[in-house]
Parts: sequence; structure tokens; C-alpha cells
Amino acid sequence: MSARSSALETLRAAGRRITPERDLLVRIIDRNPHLDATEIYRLARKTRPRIGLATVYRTLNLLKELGVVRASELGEAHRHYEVRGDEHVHLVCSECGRVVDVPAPKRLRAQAEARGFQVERYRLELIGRCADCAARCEES
Amino acid sequence: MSARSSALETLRAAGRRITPERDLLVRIIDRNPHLDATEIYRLARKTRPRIGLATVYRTLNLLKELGVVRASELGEAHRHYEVRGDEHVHLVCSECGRVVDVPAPKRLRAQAEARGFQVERYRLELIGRCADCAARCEES
DNA sequence: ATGGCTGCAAACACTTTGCATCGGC
DNA sequence: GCCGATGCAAAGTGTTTGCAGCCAT
Repeated sequence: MSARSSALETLRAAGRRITPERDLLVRIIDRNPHLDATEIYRLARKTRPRIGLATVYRTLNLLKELGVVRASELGEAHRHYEVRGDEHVHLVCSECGRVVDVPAPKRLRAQAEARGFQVERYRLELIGRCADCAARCEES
Repeated sequence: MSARSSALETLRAAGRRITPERDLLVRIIDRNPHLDATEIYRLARKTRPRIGLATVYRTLNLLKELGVVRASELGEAHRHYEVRGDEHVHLVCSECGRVVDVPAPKRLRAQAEARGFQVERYRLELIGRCADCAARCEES
């Protein structure tokens, strides 16, 4: 099942309406991970010029509540959204801003829970230089 | 050497002035980890009522540039500041908001660097219930 | 047809900036 | 005394909210 149809299904199950705006936004987030609200808005307007920024924010918050997307603040910047799948770690390049995902280590959760802390979710971002940018910095 | 005097030393070394405002703000951040700008401002006004919020922000940014403090967005919220010491993980309680620090595992860095990613710094927050809140939820 | 959803604009919260004054060096 | 730092207020961002009309159900 695609992330898109699963998201729409979740909406339906929660008794919320499926509107063209919501469908469009889900598709955009699904296809482009790590966009912020303004970027999502910009993309959405290409398809649906009359969509409002408020709708983007309202939809993002709704999807977040329903657990369809997750928000994270990549390297000091604004809030970025992505469909929730497996837990993973963000590698954020401080040079080009590119974001690479790597699967998350299981040990973290275990360590925290050994201290009596019940982990619900986590946010992990490593900020630094991606391989490309590191190489470019070497040569110059 | 205390975090405070070390911070002031860093200011001096960078050729920046040591003002009563800066000294006060460093002391506040040092004594109370995980405060946001407004909370720091509120505390600062108790001692120095005429201090401006802009000074708080300017000082926080300066200290961040100098590497004296680090900023992180705890559990969706605003930006929080703390003096930079050892790398560590934040355990953020979703119930009471309490933040517990635990030392950071070294493996993370190694894993990322195995992929050619040069880690400069990272942000890691586990959100969930602290031991106390978990216990309280059990009994009720 | 009814209530949720949208677009628009105004309100909000947080952060930065312009400028005259002040004070660390 | 010089120049950086401050306080105040105004401007900038990013996000939320009030409201009249619209449309999915």
C-alpha cells in the first residue's frame, strides 16, 4: 500500500474528509521528504494555485496528529516534514543542506529504557559535511 | 575552571567586551540548563530589570558563535540553550517536560563517518515519559 | 443539506535589526 | 575617547486563528 493511499485511509478512519488539497499535500510530502511548510506550499501552488498557506499548516498539523507525518527541525532551521516510516537518523550537511537518512540504531532506546525512561519517539540529527562537500573542501 | 569564567575568558580571547549583561546571562545559562530565551530574559530581569530581550538574543547568538552554548529545540518547542560540555542525549519527558541528560554513545559518530559523512555536531532527543511520570501513569 | 474545510487576512509568537545612547577598554 | 554593546521600538519570519463561503459526505 502506498504511503499516499495509507494516509488517505487514515484520514477516512479518523472521520476526516478527503479533500483535493489534502490529497495533493500528502502526495507532495510523500515524494519529497524534508520539505518545510513554505516549500510544500510553493510546490502545491503549481498544481493548485488557489491553495492557501493556512491550509498547508492546518493539513500538516492534522497529519502530524494522525501520525502520518513527523516534523523535525533540521540543523537549526525551520520545521521539516516527512511521512513517518521506520525510525531513522538524519545526516544533515552543513554545506549543501542535503539530508541523508540512515536506519536508526536500536541501542539508544534500550539505553534510555534501562533508566526507566519510556521512549515514545526520538529526534536525531547529525550535522556535518556530506561526502561530496567534504571532498570539495579537501581539493580547494 | 567554572563554566562562567571559561566563557568570559572566551569572550576576552575573541576580543569581545565583558559586560555585566553578558556575565549575568552566562551565569543564568550555566546554572539553569535548557531554558529558552524568554525564560532567560525573565530570570535576567530579576537581577537587572532594565535588560532588553534583544540583548538576550544577541548574547545567545554570540555565545553560540563562540561555541560557549549550544541551542536545541526540545520536543517540538522553542529553542533552548545550555553551556556546551560533553556531548549528550536529551531525554525529554512528554508529560512534565523535564529534561534529563545522559552521556552520548560514541558509535553514532562512527557509523555516520563510515559513510563518508564528517560529523560536526549532533542533536539527539528522545521524547517519552520519565520514570516518575511513567509511575504516575501506572497507578492512575 | 449540514458540518467540516478552505482561502483570505489579521493576529501571534519568536527573533532580528536600526538607531541613539551608554560604558568597557 | 573610541567603538562596541545596550535598550527600545519597529520590522521580519514562521505559524495560528477568525470568519464567510464552499464542497465532501
